[in-house]
Amino acid sequence: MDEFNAYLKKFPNYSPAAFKEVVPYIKTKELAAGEYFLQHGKTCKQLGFIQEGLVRLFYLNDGKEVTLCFCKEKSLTCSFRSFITQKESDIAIQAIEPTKLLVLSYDALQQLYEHNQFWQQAGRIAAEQEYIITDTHNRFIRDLSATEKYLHILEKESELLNRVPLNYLATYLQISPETLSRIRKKITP
Amino acid sequence: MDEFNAYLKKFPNYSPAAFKEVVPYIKTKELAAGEYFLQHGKTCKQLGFIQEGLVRLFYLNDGKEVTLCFCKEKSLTCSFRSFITQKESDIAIQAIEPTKLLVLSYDALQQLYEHNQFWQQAGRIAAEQEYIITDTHNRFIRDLSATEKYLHILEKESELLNRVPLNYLATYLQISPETLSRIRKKITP
DNA sequence: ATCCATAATTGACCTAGATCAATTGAAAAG
DNA sequence: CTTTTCAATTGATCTAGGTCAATTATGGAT
Repeated sequence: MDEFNAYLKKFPNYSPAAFKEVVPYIKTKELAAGEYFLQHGKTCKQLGFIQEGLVRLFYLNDGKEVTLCFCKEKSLTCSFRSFITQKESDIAIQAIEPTKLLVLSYDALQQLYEHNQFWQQAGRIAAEQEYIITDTHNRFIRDLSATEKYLHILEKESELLNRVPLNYLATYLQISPETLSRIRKKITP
Repeated sequence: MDEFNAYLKKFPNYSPAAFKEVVPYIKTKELAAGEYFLQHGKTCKQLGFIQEGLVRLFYLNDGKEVTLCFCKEKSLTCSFRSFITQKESDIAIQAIEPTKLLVLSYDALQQLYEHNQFWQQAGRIAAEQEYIITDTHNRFIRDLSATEKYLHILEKESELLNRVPLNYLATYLQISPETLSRIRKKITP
């Protein structure tokens, strides 16, 4: 719970009262590796804050998995589009490691938005951040070659290499596992 | 001005008072075709509402133009990342047609956010919408073949074909002008 | 109308990365 | 320890779309 409080402190106009207000709405959830926080086709009714563990967000394009992001401890996770619109999600969220979450329902969050200026503002800022993160990843996927993408991971997100199997990493980089394997061979012979 | 008021009415908790509050901050701007609303490397300090005309957002990747979107009348335009962060934009905004805009400064918007719950909420919802629009476009670019992308434009955004030169359309679809030309030939022989 | 500049098309060729098909490796279950 | 299963690697081949170079349209200016 302390981690979530620390997370909230980073938003402007934070006050302990704002944290107190959310506490009664919070539940917890645990997932084993491989279990789903959200299934394809379901509506994302819960916002998750990861206390421990690692999940991935992915969808299927023409039968092939595309991993959009990995979310680790001390960050939020949800299918943002489905959560916003409260419509069915084509994105699933699956635990890669055993994962402990705090969860806040969509309805609870709307309550907070209505009654509290801090939460309304935090919602706006979180949406803006989500935009920037997604946009950054999309540019990364679009504009770099397969090798450049892998080198970027090596330099900036090398933690992933320890925590994520290579076939998932390949779907994250939008390259085939074979290509990833060949790049790795070339770079670390 | 009426169009902008109509635009605002679509947000929840709209009131004429909320519109009155923004009016004093609004300025107008006109661009000839080819002129820039925002140059590469400048910070986006203005949010634009297009009354008339059409602009495109684009950046340069390795010397090649990538068009992210076209914005037409009755919609907002800005380099969202630069506007949010108030840092330099690598995206430029250029008028394709002669364009008339209403503009609202970043500072004015922050004032509105502070003093008014409607504007804070509208800001959140606009950020959420921007996320969805961008995400939809990115999926479109990533997951479809060159031909599928063109067919989609034909069916869903055929207006673009009349208003946008084909070489810009190609950079929007992330394909070369030559490929676009060949696809068009194949489809409409 | 004629000229010019830019947009669009066409043809020939190339390449990054995908796909398909084995093979090898490594870790979990008995 | 051995078996099973799934992850990773390797080799051979294929292909969508890019690149380069040349024409051909097309719409403004003169």
